[in-house]
Order: sequence, then structure tokens, then C-alpha cells
Amino acid sequence: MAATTPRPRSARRRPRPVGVDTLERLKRLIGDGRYQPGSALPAERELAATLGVSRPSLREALRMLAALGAIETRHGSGTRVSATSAGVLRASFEFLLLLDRPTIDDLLDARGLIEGHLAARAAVLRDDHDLAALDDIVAVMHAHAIDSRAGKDANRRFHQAIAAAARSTVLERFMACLDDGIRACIESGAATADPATSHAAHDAIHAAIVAGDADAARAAVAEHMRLSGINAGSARTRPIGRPR
Amino acid sequence: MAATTPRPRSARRRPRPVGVDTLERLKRLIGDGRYQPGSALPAERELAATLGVSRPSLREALRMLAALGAIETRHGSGTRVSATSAGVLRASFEFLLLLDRPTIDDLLDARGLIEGHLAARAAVLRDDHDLAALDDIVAVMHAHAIDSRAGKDANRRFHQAIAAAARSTVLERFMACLDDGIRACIESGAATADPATSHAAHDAIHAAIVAGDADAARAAVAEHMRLSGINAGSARTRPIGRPR
DNA sequence: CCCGCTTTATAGTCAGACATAATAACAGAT
DNA sequence: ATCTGTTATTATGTCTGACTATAAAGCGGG
Repeated sequence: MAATTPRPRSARRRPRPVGVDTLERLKRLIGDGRYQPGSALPAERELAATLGVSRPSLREALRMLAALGAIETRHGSGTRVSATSAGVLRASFEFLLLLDRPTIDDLLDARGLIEGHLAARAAVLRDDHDLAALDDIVAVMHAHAIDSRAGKDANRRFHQAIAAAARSTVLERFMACLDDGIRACIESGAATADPATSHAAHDAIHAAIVAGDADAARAAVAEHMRLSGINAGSARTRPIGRPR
Repeated sequence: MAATTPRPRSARRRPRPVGVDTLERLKRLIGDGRYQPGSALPAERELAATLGVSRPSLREALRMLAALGAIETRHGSGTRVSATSAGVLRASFEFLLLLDRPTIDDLLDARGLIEGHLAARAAVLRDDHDLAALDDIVAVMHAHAIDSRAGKDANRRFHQAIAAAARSTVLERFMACLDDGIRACIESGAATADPATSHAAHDAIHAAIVAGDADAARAAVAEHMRLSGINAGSARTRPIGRPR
């Protein structure tokens, strides 16, 4: 019985809960490609047996992965690894907004910075495929009102296409988060989008990317953010969300 | 009992799992200030009874909140709401790196952009308190080698202090995520920090912020990133992490 | 050939019990 | 009176096992 408690106090580490430990193991399995993006995970009972944990513990791990945006679960059907990493930061960011309540201006400022950089990179790095995609989207935007269903959708895709052409997944994800937050503000009535200047601004950005002019692209985005699209009114420097 | 299944097929929405539903309810309670940051949550059994759900379901919700960085749980002690939102994006971002495997250059590029902006804002917005904090940290940095324990700690606090002075929680969080990722690269040996130029670069940034010169601050950060602190070697344009 | 039923595999949910860790209260020795 | 070791309490950690609800495939009848 001499070695019943062999671990010295200094190196003492708290044993991880099984659920958390299982999360790490699954993370690793997904990261190593054992479970490919878009593919189905084994059934809960089976996976629990494979990993040697109980189903409730496995479910805790799966729920954490779902909260992180890594998997999607459908009752009766099964669980699959998310096909893309596009949703990974979103839930966390939404929560961050809830806790920190930044002002709308802060969100717009951050977005302007990042999207300007993305546009500048896109102007340099874009290939024919990117340009073709942008052309298509701009055409759709011209064909629909900016505040229509199709117009909003094209608007979103326009910004996504720029981010994709810039070849920086990290900033692309950040941008998507900010976009979510700003969109939520607009839809909750805290700010309103002004359709008037949108077409012109988008065209300017588009033209700069086509021309391969990084500085012009950055400037066009800054202009777009500055005069607008967004009228935050009196709430401009107020924390977003409902008051506590 | 006529309204047992009143929902029409068109408005049919999938009922949320109890665990997910409970997550939303807790989010709301935290967001509304019912449970203050840093304060303890009721015990699991009690909270489960209050919310009218079983303990496993509540635990799923709590685990999701923990994965999002919103709460911290300690065996035998209890669960408390995180005192700050500093950890909220981290776990998600770590997972994003695992899935997307950006290059180190991508991380450095993003960090340079954001920190440059933060430094520029800090140069304009800083108050006496910020300047005093920066002075202290710079003094500590000069007193210790950059690769010592205390030096690394001061280095991290220096960047955090700049972010704090810039008054943009959103970008501050983004920066912290990037910092985590870059730090992980350095510690895993994929890149090495070069102590030689660090002091000079930090002093330049510090001086620009003290002088209130936004452009100089941005330029100093760019210089810091460029020549730099980081030697990524052959892995420079390789995806981070171990190969799949 | 198509529609609706049945079957089967899956996630959703709960109840209850026991194990383990952290903390506070208490009794004893110094 | 103070320090220390023990004990009691309360908290989370974990599992077993059963049952329900859903989705999708298979299958039969029209």
C-alpha cells in the first residue's frame, strides 16, 4: 500500500472529467482526420463503447463539440462532423457580444479594418475563378434591390467572396462573426442599412479588386464603411442588445 | 386536451433538445444579469429542479457553457460564471486552427493588422492610467530577459495593455486568440522567437503611444512583426500542427 | 409507378444510485 | 489560545438501465 497516493503535491493535477477528456480525444480524432468533415460519426452507444465511456459522458462531449460548431446532431438520424469550419466561432462570438456589449461602432470599426485588409489582399491574390465569382455576384446585386431577399443574400455572398479570394481563413472567420453581430443589430432595429450608397460602394470595391489595386480596394472599403450602409442613430455609441 | 398537437405543419419547427433549450435559457439568465459574472451558480440538483429538467440534461447545458468559456466548474466546489469574457473565444479558436490549419504567416499577418490598429487607437485614446500601466510593464520587461519566465509574462501583459487602452473588446479578444495560436506554434517548435529585436521594437511602440502618434504606433507594430520576433523557418508557409 | 404503412436504427430523456473531491466545522494536542 | 488533524457536509463526477420520439429505409398495396 506504499504507492497508494504516489503523486507528489507539486505535480498534482486535477483529473479531467470523463466528458471533457472525451472531448479532447474526439477533437484529436477529428483533427487527425479519423473522422472526416461531412462524414457521419458512429452511433452514440457504439461510440461510447469504443471510447470506453458511458453514454451520458459521451453526450456531454458531443454537446460541447456541437456548441463549438464542430458537429451537427439530428434526432433519429445521427451525428456528422461539420462539412466546413464556417460555423466554429459563431456561437462563442454571439456569447461574447452578450457579455461585453460592445457598441455598434466598435463592431463596424473592427469590420472595416478586417474587410479592408481582406479586400487589399484579394486585389493581389485573386485568380480567374475568384473574379468570375465576384462578377456573377455583382450582376445579381444589380438585378435586385439591396433590401430584397435576393439582394441581401447577394450582399452577404459578395463579402464572403472577397474574403475567400484573400486566402486568409482566420480573418474570413472573424469577419463572418462581425457580420453576424452587425446583422443582428440591424434586424433588431438598433441600426438600419441605407440602400442608397451600397451599389456604388460595392462597384468601387469590385473594380479595385479587378484592377489589382490593393490600396484602392482598402480605401473603397473604408469609404463603404464610412458613409455607409449603416445608420446607427442615437444608439451609435450605446452598448448593443437590450439594457440590463 | 384539444390542443395537444396544435402546431400546424407549415410553422413546424423541430423541438429543441432539452439540453440545448436549457443552454439558451441559461444564456439569457446570464445575459440579463440574473447570474452575475464571478458569482456562483446554484448546485446542479437545485438548478435542475428550478429549471424543471433532469440533471443529465442540465449537465449538457452546463458543459456547453463551459465549452464556450462562460462558466467554470470545480469538482466538489461548484460552478461559477466566468469573471471576465477573456476566455470566451479561445476554445473555439483552438478548434478552428485544428480544422483549418492556416500557415503561421497567416496568423502573424492577422495579428499584425489587428495589433497595429489597436496600437494606433491606443495612441489616441489612452489615459493616464493606461500610460502608467504601460510604463510599469516596460520597466519589468527591461529588467528581465525576454525568454525568461517573467519576461514572457511581461511581454504578454504589454500586448494586453495596449489592447485595453484601445477600448475595443472585440479586437482585443481576437488578438488574444491569435496570440494563443502563435504562442502554441512557438512552443511546439514550429517557430522560434528572436529576443534580439524585441526590446527595441517594444520601446518604439511604447514611445509612439506615449506621444499620441497613431501612425507611428501602427508603423512600429508593423516593423515589430516584420523583422521580428519570429523566425518560422521552412515551416513559414506550411500549415501549422502535425501533418494529417 | 407511386403512395402510405411498418420496421429499424438513431438520438432524446429521465430516475436513481454510488464515487470522489473540496470545504467547513470540530475536537484534540501543544 | 492557537494550531492541526479528523470528520461531516455538500458539491460535482459517473454509471446503469430503461423508456420515448424521431427519421429514414424497406415493403407492401393501390
